[in-house]
Amino acid sequence: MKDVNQQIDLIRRGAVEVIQPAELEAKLKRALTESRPLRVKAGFDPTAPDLHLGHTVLIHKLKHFQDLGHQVIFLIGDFTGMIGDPTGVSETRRALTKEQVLENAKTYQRQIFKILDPAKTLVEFNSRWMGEMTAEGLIQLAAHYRVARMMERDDFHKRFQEQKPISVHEFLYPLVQGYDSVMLKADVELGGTDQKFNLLVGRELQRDYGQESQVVITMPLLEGTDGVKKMSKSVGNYIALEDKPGEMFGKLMSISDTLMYRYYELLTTEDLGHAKSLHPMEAKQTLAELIVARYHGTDAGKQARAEFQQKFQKQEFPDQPDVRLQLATQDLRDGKTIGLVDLVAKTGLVPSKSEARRLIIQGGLEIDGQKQSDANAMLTVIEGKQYQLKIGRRKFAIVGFKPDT
RNA sequence: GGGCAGGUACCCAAGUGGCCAAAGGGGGCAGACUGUAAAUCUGCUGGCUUAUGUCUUCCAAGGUUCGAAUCCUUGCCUGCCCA
Repeated sequence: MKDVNQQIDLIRRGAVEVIQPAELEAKLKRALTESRPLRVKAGFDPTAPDLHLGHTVLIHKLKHFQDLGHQVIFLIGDFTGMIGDPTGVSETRRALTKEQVLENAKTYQRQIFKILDPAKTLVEFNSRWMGEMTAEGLIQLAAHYRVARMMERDDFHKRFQEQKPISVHEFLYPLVQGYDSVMLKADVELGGTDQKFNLLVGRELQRDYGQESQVVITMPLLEGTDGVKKMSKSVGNYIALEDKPGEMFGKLMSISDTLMYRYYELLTTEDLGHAKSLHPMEAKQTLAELIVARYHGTDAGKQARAEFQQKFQKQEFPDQPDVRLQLATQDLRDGKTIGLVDLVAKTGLVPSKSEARRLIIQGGLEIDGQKQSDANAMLTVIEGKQYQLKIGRRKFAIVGFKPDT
């Protein structure tokens, strides 16, 4: 194990806040002298097994602790996830079955172990202790915290002020999360800055239960592809770890330059100064390739980049279209023509015929490189010929025709 | 338990009997511009058909009316105040 100051340097890298630094130092010192690794916890919701880059900020921090020789605990909040997410404004979440939770847990592991070392990671479920807790136990737990303190939490406070609903069970969330720390005897808990309140509840509960309080480390929230809101699935501004290479690359290329440097900072170990010295276009492609390569392999990264250049920089038709469509006689009028609107709609790349019509009128359709903006036009389809359709900015389809026999 | 204010399209939010498929903003999509971006500008943004047509929408179910998102009744949901 490295000496304490070196450890602290790595731990603090990228972190927003450490509460309390002195406690962290003391814990690290003790860990060293007693050769007892710290227990480092981070919790995740089991209902969103689609990990995205936003989550990896935290997972990378776990990785740092792991590399320093500490015990990393990946906690799956299957019990808390069952009750519902407090930040979800109106959605009631349906309870997951045990099978679903286990299934999601597997998906989690497949994804996080691209970063963490499976052999050194302890995966826990909070239903292990919460599932057995009686109503009486829950009452006792609830007795450890006051409503006024609860209302200090930013989003509760805000919603209260704005006369928006707050359900009672939402109060249980921070409590259970804090209790997890008690049960796990956590020395450190990691979370996003939005988790700060919940993390602090853990400190207080541990103290109440006669334990030493955990150190809380908050990490910045990664902005999503829109560059403003935090990355999340519900907003739709996310890049999932299991996005296809091409898709992942494309999403990364469409972020703003400002955001690009942010991603460099939080998602890579690259030297920031160097990244900034590159042409932004070059820097962005490098970033995209780097990230695709991490989750899909080096080759996939290279290929995604090459394909991107072909598709967008050189404006060539990609080797792999999004859709291949084979028309049959019944799709055609008189067995030889088809309206452009119908044609576009049939690719399924557009949600409705009206949408297809709009798109065409607005100049969003190209057939074999020719812009087609007459929505009422018909295409005479020749058997055996492959038509290349460019639909909108980034959708491609190849259409062929084979008459019925 | 009583009183009050609300529930509108993906989100926020106007509209309080016909001119409402429903203002405005956000988001999304398309075009121009570019570095495929971002920012900016323009257009579009319920479905079907492509016509100046039709169908389904304004929490739900009934009702009044020639006609309702708009009025009435009941129910469900949310917030506030009082108990």
